[in-house]
Parts: sequence; C-alpha cells; structure tokens
Amino acid sequence: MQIQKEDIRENIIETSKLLFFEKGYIKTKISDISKKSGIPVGNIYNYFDSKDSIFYTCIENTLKIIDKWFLEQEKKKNMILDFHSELILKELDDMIDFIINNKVEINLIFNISYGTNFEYIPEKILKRYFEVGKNQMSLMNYKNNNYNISNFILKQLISLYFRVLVEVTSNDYSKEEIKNILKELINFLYSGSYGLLKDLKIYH
Amino acid sequence: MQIQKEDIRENIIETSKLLFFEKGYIKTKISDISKKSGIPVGNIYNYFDSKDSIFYTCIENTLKIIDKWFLEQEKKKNMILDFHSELILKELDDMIDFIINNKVEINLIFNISYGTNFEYIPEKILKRYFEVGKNQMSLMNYKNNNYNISNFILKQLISLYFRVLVEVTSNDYSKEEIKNILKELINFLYSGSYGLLKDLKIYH
Amino acid sequence: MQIQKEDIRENIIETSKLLFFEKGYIKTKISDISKKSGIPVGNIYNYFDSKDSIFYTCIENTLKIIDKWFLEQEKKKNMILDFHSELILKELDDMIDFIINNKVEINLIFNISYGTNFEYIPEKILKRYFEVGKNQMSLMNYKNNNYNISNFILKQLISLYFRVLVEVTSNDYSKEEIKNILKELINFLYSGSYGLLKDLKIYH
Amino acid sequence: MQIQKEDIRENIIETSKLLFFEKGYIKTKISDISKKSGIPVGNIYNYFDSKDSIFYTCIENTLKIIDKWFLEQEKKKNMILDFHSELILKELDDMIDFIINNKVEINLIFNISYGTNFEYIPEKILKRYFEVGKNQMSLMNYKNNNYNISNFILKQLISLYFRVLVEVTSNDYSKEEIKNILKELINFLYSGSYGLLKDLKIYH
DNA sequence: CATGAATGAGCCTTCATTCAT
DNA sequence: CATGAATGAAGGCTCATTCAT
Repeated sequence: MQIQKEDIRENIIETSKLLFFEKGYIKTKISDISKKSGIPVGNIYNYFDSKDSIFYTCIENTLKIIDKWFLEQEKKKNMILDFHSELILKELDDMIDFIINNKVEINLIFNISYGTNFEYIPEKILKRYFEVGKNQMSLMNYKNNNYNISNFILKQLISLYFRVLVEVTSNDYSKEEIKNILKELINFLYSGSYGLLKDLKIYH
Repeated sequence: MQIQKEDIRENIIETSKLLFFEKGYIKTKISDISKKSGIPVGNIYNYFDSKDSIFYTCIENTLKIIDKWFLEQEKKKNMILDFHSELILKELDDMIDFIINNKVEINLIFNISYGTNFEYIPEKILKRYFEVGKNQMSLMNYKNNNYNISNFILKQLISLYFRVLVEVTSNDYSKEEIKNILKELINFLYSGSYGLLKDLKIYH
Repeated sequence: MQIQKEDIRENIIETSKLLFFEKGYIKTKISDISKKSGIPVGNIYNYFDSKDSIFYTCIENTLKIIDKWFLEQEKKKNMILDFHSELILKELDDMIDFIINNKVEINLIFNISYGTNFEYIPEKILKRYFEVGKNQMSLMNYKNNNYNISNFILKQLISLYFRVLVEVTSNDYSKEEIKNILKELINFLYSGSYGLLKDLKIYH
Repeated sequence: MQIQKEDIRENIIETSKLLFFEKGYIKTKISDISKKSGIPVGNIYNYFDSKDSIFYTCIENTLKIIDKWFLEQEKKKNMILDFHSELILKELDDMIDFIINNKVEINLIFNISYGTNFEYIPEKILKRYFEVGKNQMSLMNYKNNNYNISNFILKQLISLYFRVLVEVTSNDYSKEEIKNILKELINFLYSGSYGLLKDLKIYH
C-alpha cells in the first residue's frame, strides 16, 4: 500500500518557503519548486490543490499560533502589563522561541503575500494587535490619565514591533542576540511611550 | 508640440503611479495604464523603453531629492542635532512638504518595487540613512558616553521613520495633522532613545 | 489607426466552425485554430475572451434566427397548419434557405456542444418546439378528437425533424434535393401522424 | 479467487458505464471511476489496458448481440415483414427485452462515443441496418411497385428508430410503457411509409 | 508620432498511464 | 495482484513588447 509521504509534503513546503522567501510569491514558479525539490510538477498537485494553497500551508501553523496568542490576550484584558514581572519575562522568552522557530513564515505573512489570496492577513493581524494595545493604553490611563498616544503612532509602533520580529528573523542571530534585541526594543518602546506623557513632550 | 509630448509623458507617469500604488507593479498591466490614461499601448513605448523604465521614472525625482538630502547631511556631518533649534524645525517643515508632495512616490519606492529591477533601492536608502544616524549617535556619545543603541534597533528606527512617512501620506491627513504626527513621532523616538541610556534600562 | 479586422474575426470563426465540426469542441485546440487560420494564439484572444466564447459566436446568429422563428410561431398560435397553403410552402422555402445557409452551425448546436457551456441549448430548443407541436396537436383535436399522439413520440418526431435538418446539411445536396427530402419528410410525418388516429392503428 | 477477479472487472465496467452515461467519455476521469468503484487506479490498469478499452468493454456485449441480430436478418433476407404475424410480435418482445437490458450500453454506443476510438461504430450500425431496410423495401416493391422512399429518409427513419430505443431507455419507463411506445412508433413508421406511396403524397 | 493589433514564450493546472512498494 | 503516488506532456490563457499602417 502506497501512502502520501509526509516527507514529500514537507519537502514541498520547505522548498516553497525558501523560494517564496527568496523571490516572492509571484516570481516563484511551480516549476521552480518542482526543480528545487526534485518532485515532479504533477506530483506536487497530488499534495496541494494550487499554488495558493501551498502558500497558505506555509503560513498556516504560524497563523494558528498567532491566533492562539490573541485569544490569550483576550483573557488578560484587564491586567496591566508590568514589564518587570516574571510573567512578562516568561512571555518574552516564549515569544523569542516562537520567532526563532517561525522566521521564514513570519516573513511570508508580513512581506511576501503579494499576489496571493492572503494579502489581507497582515492588516488583519495588525488591527487585532492594535485593539490589544489600545486596551492596554486605556488601562494605563485609568491610573495616570495624562497618558496620551495617537492611534496613528500606536499603529505604527505595533507595525514596528512586527517589523522587528520579521527583521530579527531574516538574519542569523543567535537566540541570545535576539533576546537582547527584543529587550532593547521593549525598553525603547516603553520609554518612548513614557516620553509622550503630556508634560514631558519636546514639541508642543 | 514639445509641450504636448511632455504632457503625454507626464500623463503616462501620473497614471502609472496611481495604478502601481493601487495594485502593485506586477498586477498593473501596460494595457491598464493605456486604458486609464487614454494613451495607446504602442505610444507608451514611444516614450518609455519598458514597464520597468516607467516605474523608474515614477520614482526618479523623489530619489534625486532623497539623494540631495543625503549630500547635505554629509556636509553637516559634525553637527549635533538639537531638536529645539530653529534649523531642525525648519528642516522638519521642509520634510513634511517633501512628504506631502511625494506621497505616492515614497510608497512606490518602499512598498511597491517588487517585480522591478529596483527592489534593492529601499535597502540602499536605509543603509545610507543608517550611516547618518550612526554618525549622529557617535557624536552624541562623544559628549555622553553612556549612550548606547544597537545597530539593529537603529536600523529599525530609521525604517520606522520612513514607514511613518509612507503611512502618513497614504491617508488623507491635512498638513497640520501630518505635522502633529511627525512631532509625536520625534518625541517618541527622542525619549525612546533616551530610555536606552545604560542606567535607565528596564531590562538588563 | 489600426482596427480589429472583421476578416480576422471572420477567419477565426470560420476556421473554428470547420474544426469544431470535424473534430468536436474538446478535441479542437486553440493552437489548432491558430495553426489552421494562421492567426497567432495571442491574437485570437484579442478577438475572443475564451474558447467557449468562440464557440458561442459560431452559433450565435443561427440561435437568433431560431429564436425569431419561435416568436413568429407564438403569434400564429391559433392557426391550424394547412400543408397545402401558400403560406406553408413559402415557409418551407425559407426554412430550406435557412438550413442551407446554416449547415455547420446547426450541426454545432445539436451535435457538437459537448464540453461547452452550451450543452443545454439543444434540449431547450426541442422543448420549445415541442410546445409548438403540442399546441398544434390540441388545435387539431379541437376539430377531430380521436387524434392522439403521445408526448414521447411527439418529442421524438421533433427530434427527428431537427436531426434531418442536421443531416441534410452535412452532405452536399443541392437546394432542389434538399427541398425534395424535406417534402418527403413532411409527407411522412403527416401520414404517420394520421396513422395514429385511434381507429387506424395496427397494434392495439 | 477467479470469481473475485471477475467481480472487480465487473465493478469497473458497471461503474464506468454509469459515469460515461452521466458525464460523457472525456469528462469521466479514471480517478472518478476509481473513486466511485473503490478500486485503486493502478488496479484498474491490471484489468484494462486503457480508458479506451474500458469503454469498449462497456459496449462489447451489446455490440455482439446487435451483430448476431444482423446475421439473423441476413438469413431472413427474402421474407416480407408482416407486422401482424406472430413472428414479428415475438421479435418485438425480444427487442424490448434487449433494450431494457441494454439501456445504458445503447446510449454509450450512439451518444457517448465522442473521444473514443469507436466513434465510427454508430455510423456502421446504421449503414448495416439501412441495408436491411433497403432490402425489405425492395421486397415490398416487388409486390407493389409504387412504393417509394428515398435513401436519405430511410436512413433517417432507421436513425429515429435507434434514437427512440435510446430515449425510451433513458427514462424510467416500465416494460409495459416501453411496449406501448414502441407499438406507437411502429404504427407511426408503418403508416408514415404508407403515406409515401406515390399517389397519396401531399406534396408532389 | 499615433494606433492597437500581432506575436509567442511562459505560466498554472490536468490527467492518462506507469511504477515502486 | 493491490495500492496510490509519480510522471510529464499538453492545454487554455496572459501580457510585455513589437510592428505594420
């Protein structure tokens, strides 16, 4: 009895990830994937319905993890983030692991979706994350109501955050380096936001 | 007659800018440009050698201005930026004008170059801008040597800056609003950077 | 100024008609049409959206004439056909001309639509013609109520009629020969129907 | 074991018949047959050389019966058909049984052969049947020499006959209904032919 | 120069048949 | 024999670019 081999499926996906990552979706031809993976064109279509579904499978797991993360944030809706807490430190570690393990996929989602049916996804994620950030802001204002940051800048900072995630994964940094970079980023974001307190602004 | 020809050339470029901006480079067909501009396909090729050269012409002027700006920065190599100085304020105003007048083009350069021969340009600009920032940092360190920011984060902040430029121009903000946003951004960047001073860090 | 040439359009259609007629729709490749007509594949698609629309254009005019004929029948709803009348004789002549001028097209409609989006058309035409025949039957019954023919056989006779039209056009008969054949057919159908009168049947 | 193999062969054929009948030969994929029958694609090719040979096997038996019938007609070459004779009535019953038992196959032969190597068969059968009919006509003329029917119409009537056979089996008629329809048809053909006697014609 | 049809290489996808297990 | 994955030659259609008028 012959079965669809998980390693072939894996081969197609891993090859596709690399090619999409290198050349983008549109410029990656099915025949490229076939040549590089050694799997004949026709057989690729035994494992996937279309080029688009190959792309989706490339990012599927990562999307699910992101989704789960959002659901967890929903639960912690009313907690104020304390950057020194053990919890946050633990989460940061998890986040770094996630990023390291999903380097290419994060890139595909945020940089390479042009030409696919999933171009809308980055925007959707950013919006959702924006709501999380927005909520956090209002909690902080509850205690200290001179806190003030425009939606526009908030959105940009979130975008920056994801962009850093993408970038930090495009290079061959060690886990330690990545950790340092993210810590630095968080320090930056934290004090940057602090600087937007009304009475500390440089420009008025 | 010369004027009429210039009109056609201009028409092609303006139409192309809008279409590239809306749909991206690859998904914009020459026939789309022809249809929207009213200029027959064949005649477009009397003015431009290729789709690629149309794209390049779309961003050419903006690239030149950016280039000029870099040359000016070279001259001010040894001056420390003072965010409260008249000079900086004047420059900010100029920058905002530049951005408003080059909304679409900036977007094309940083977001839409996929599929063209100019995909490398955003990276080149960022690197160059990075050198400017790097130099500024070292000047500041000369006075205050506990200042410290990693290359990675510096690059990201520059990227953020450009990204904000792009975003702020993708929406229909008034000049005043744009000014406020950029001020907020500068406040943020300034105090964020300040937070990276060694002895102020949250995480160590 | 260059314009789409009617002769090229005509060439594509005429070539397609012949190839569809010879080999059927599915076995006729766009490249076959291209080769036989001398028109490059790409240019065919300047004139038609798809293989299917080429097929439709092949039968379009003939369908319209058939449609018009049905509308005329609607008007004559309450007239009993008299096979000796001048009117019918005139109509027969018209019908023959129509058939001679639409040989291939009639074949395409009734024989060659497999694989197109127009497979349903022959059935539709037969049903419509069936209603016309049904109506005529009921008029005749009004005068002579022992007249009786089953829906099944009526449908078959109509089908036969169209089939004769198709066949008579697949060969190189002269107008005179076609006329004789159709007259013979009508004689046959007439007396055959007469034979179904209740009291004349062979089998009971 | 031998029995089991025969079962598989039978299963493939029966499944193929239904699918060919529903969707036509070309639109029926080997994988469709595999899915519906539950027999793996590879194993189908253990029993048949090609899709074409599957089709041929579908119609093989029916073709043989038709062939046998022709051979019998050869023997009765000089007998005039008497529609009231016991013999004919017996034959009609046999014919109906044959049709009922070969519904799908007759359809495959006359309607579904497009795309196979057996497209020529319907024509061959009609021609052969035509010779039988022709011979019968000349026998009848021997007794009554004003009998006259053109080759063309004769061929069409034969075609009609087969077509009715096909149609009558495409629906879910009971044996009794089928019998009635065929009787009606024979009445029709008989009196229709009678109407072609020279001196009874409507048109001259 | 203006016009838009002509050109054809190339892409995604299909599917009968083969073949390794 | 049984299984279903492997194979690869087409087919319909696209579109940047060229070219005849």
